[in-house]
Amino acid sequence: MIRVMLTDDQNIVLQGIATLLELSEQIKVVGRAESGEDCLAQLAGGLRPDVILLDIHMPGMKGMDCLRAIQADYDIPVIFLTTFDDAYLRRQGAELGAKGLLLKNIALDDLVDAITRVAAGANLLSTSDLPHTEHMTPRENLIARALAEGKTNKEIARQQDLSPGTVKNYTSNLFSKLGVRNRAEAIVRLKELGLF
Amino acid sequence: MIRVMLTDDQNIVLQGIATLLELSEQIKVVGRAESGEDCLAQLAGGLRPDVILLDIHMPGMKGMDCLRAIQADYDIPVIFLTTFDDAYLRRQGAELGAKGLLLKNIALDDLVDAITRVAAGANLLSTSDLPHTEHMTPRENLIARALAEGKTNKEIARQQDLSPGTVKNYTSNLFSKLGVRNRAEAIVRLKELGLF
DNA sequence: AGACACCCATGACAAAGGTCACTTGCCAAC
DNA sequence: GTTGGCAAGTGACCTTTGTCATGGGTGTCT
Repeated sequence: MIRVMLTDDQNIVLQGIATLLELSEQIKVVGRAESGEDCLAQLAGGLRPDVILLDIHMPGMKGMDCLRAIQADYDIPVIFLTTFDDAYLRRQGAELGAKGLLLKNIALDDLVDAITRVAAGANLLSTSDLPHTEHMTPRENLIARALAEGKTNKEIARQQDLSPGTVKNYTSNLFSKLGVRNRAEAIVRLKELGLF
Repeated sequence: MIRVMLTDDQNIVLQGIATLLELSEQIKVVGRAESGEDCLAQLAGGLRPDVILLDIHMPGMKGMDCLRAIQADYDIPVIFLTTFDDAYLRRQGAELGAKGLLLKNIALDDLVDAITRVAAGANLLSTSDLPHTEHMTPRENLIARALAEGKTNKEIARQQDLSPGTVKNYTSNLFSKLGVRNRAEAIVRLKELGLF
């Protein structure tokens, strides 16, 4: 019996997936969190699932942030759940140590299968066969977050105590890393990825 | 027994909610669609549920578009499912004739309750008590859609055979209706609303 | 020490975005 | 049949955005 923890901000989705998973004989849902923060709190409270299923796109703490925090303190394999597949997410997830990335429109059987394999120690998200996508530096990450909130360069500069020109350089770099032409496309892309 | 049709692009969510709903004694899920187009196709094929649950935010045809199409050809009450509550969505939905707007983190009991009441003829989304939010003209709608895809004014102008100056006027109007200052914020807002 | 990656900054320039005032044409309501 | 609203357009004007070249500073790894 594999003990699974679920994290998803949408209650109905959370309960739905939990109900589905419990229909299978091999899985027991031992934890249900409604946010990244909630997930960490339950782990801090002593909960020790065999596998954690983590939604990438949540208000507040994002899946990637939560994964980082989990990796820092525990040795529990994490599988991401997301709406859109994407090379960028796969690489980002793989580099942070996620063991799998599954689409929300996966069939139940495949989901159970993936959980079983990861619980047994498999890594479904190896970096080796992934196409190269440049990843963001910490600073770029901050800039990207502000960008994804619709902030102007001037505002970002004030907020992060940089000169406006410097911010322009960062956003410009971001655009090429994301493969987009301008701020508008960057926002669309970042939202699409569910990163912010 | 209330016959419900579900439409959601995420299979696992679709199956999850369906499983949950069927746990209640009063509801039977008679249709499951993975897109707005699929939903319309099943209706065209003769399916006649008592109530339709419709996700707002889907790739391809959006919930609002699908509602319009349903309203045009059938007399079946529609309830929206969405991630974020929002005055703008409520009004838009109400004006198009939706009978309810529910959050995806609603508790199961409340969901069943809402479905039951709407099936009995109730309208949970009356325009009367809503705050006024300006709604978009058809043309603004087209512009907003292109905007939300990250297109530049010039591209929109070409695409819709307008002059670039005119597009600027439309986007500018849109910004004030949406209560935002610029294109970046507009995109964030539109994504937030799940409109595009 | 040298190479490298990251971080920060500047200035110049071109392109895109945004606001405003004003005009035209259409249609519908009074 | 005039009034008024709305879609569409124009041009002027200013701000913001994006690119590029270029410069320094730090820390790390070999």
